[in-house]
Amino acid sequence: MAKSDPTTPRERYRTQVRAEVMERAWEQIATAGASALSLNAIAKHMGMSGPALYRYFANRDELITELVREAYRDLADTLRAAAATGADLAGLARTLRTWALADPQRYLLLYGTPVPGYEAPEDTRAISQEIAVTLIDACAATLPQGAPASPLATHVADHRTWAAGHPAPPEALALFLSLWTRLHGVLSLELAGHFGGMGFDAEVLFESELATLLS
Amino acid sequence: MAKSDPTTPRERYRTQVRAEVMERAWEQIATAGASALSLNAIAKHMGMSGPALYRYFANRDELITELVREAYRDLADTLRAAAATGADLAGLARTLRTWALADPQRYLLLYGTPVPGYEAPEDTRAISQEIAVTLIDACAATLPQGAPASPLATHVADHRTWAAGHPAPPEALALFLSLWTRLHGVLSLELAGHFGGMGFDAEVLFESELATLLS
DNA sequence: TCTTCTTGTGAGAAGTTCTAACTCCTTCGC
DNA sequence: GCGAAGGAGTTAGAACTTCTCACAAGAAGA
Repeated sequence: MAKSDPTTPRERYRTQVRAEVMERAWEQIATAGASALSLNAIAKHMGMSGPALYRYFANRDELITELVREAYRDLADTLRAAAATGADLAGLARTLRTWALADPQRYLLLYGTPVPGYEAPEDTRAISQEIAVTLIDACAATLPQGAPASPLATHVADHRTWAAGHPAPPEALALFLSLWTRLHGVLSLELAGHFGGMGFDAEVLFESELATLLS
Repeated sequence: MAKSDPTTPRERYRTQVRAEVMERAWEQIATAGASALSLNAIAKHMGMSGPALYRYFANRDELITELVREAYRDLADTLRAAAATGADLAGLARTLRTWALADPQRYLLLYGTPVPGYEAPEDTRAISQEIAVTLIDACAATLPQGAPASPLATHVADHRTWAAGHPAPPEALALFLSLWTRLHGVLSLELAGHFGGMGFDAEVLFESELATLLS
């Protein structure tokens, strides 16, 4: 399996350095949050001096964008792998929770406080859409038969530009929206530490929200 | 109503400068996020030079803590005022949404991504608890009669150290936890812009979540 | 072999937080 | 009223940050 890739040694070196920079960046983010991420500190930690990193990332924002892309990619792959091995909607939800708890700051980098003016690049939005599709598929499969024609479903039926290419019925889309927001509600508060000191188990709340959603 | 307060002119001046600093800080936060808040820029904007602000706030963190306290205080007062004028649980929920939409970054400063090591000071946690009590009261009042003994309620019945002093039944506490996480789920994703471009109305989702919670 | 392209370097500008020393003015006690 | 004390503002400066630029050194291709 060697020598089959057409990359030059230089290109391999370049991608390897980029990977190491991103690894160090994840460590910094995990311990001090994304706002404390410092290109300079990463460079010194890697044994090279300051501006050298700008050969690999145009600026701090590009590094962060790359980290966001990597996180989205990883989450999308994790969910898809779970779905491929037969996980139902509840299984996907628990997979999401496990993924989030594994690195809270990584989850919050994707779904936490954004910078006001920030516009996500097109490809990361595509991956985000990929995640949505995986969940919508599971929603369509788990849909309870007695659909009570909720107001949300009728509204979504008329406003489904975001799922224009997906064959799922509006009830599945409505279920997806409820699922997404409820799971994110639990995870966001849990990861931010707002349940700390309250004494109850966030997992019970998570399972409760999940159960009421599937009944 | 003048001259009745025992404050010296100096104290009045001091509190007035602090208030103006915090006002400028809110402007910065609203337009560029909390991470872009700069004491230096605020000072220059106020016509005084850099380190002068350190007479009023020990450091950047203390200013942010003060902003957090003010935001919590404002939210608690807003909710209590709504409750006092007869708002039920749905009314309080909509009050919360209005408050959040009025200044997204303010809401996200309280409930968004935290700095990993940050510990909220005791008094802000007390105000946060005050908000919870207002909502729990409304939950207890709106409780549907047919309590189906949810697993969450039974768990909370055994783990209610956070509401030890409150007479609400565990079903009300369970309802509060569901309410809190669901409303936060919608608001957080909406304010972070994750619904942008999807084409549906977040308010419909908000009302849907609220309706399923009260049925 | 020679040229070109890439990588890393140090210098340095502009920004940040925050400390220290020094004025200046208000306030308080006598 | 007068002098001491304390608060508020100043500039200087250290230690950071991001990021640009000009230059040196190496690897890759002609």
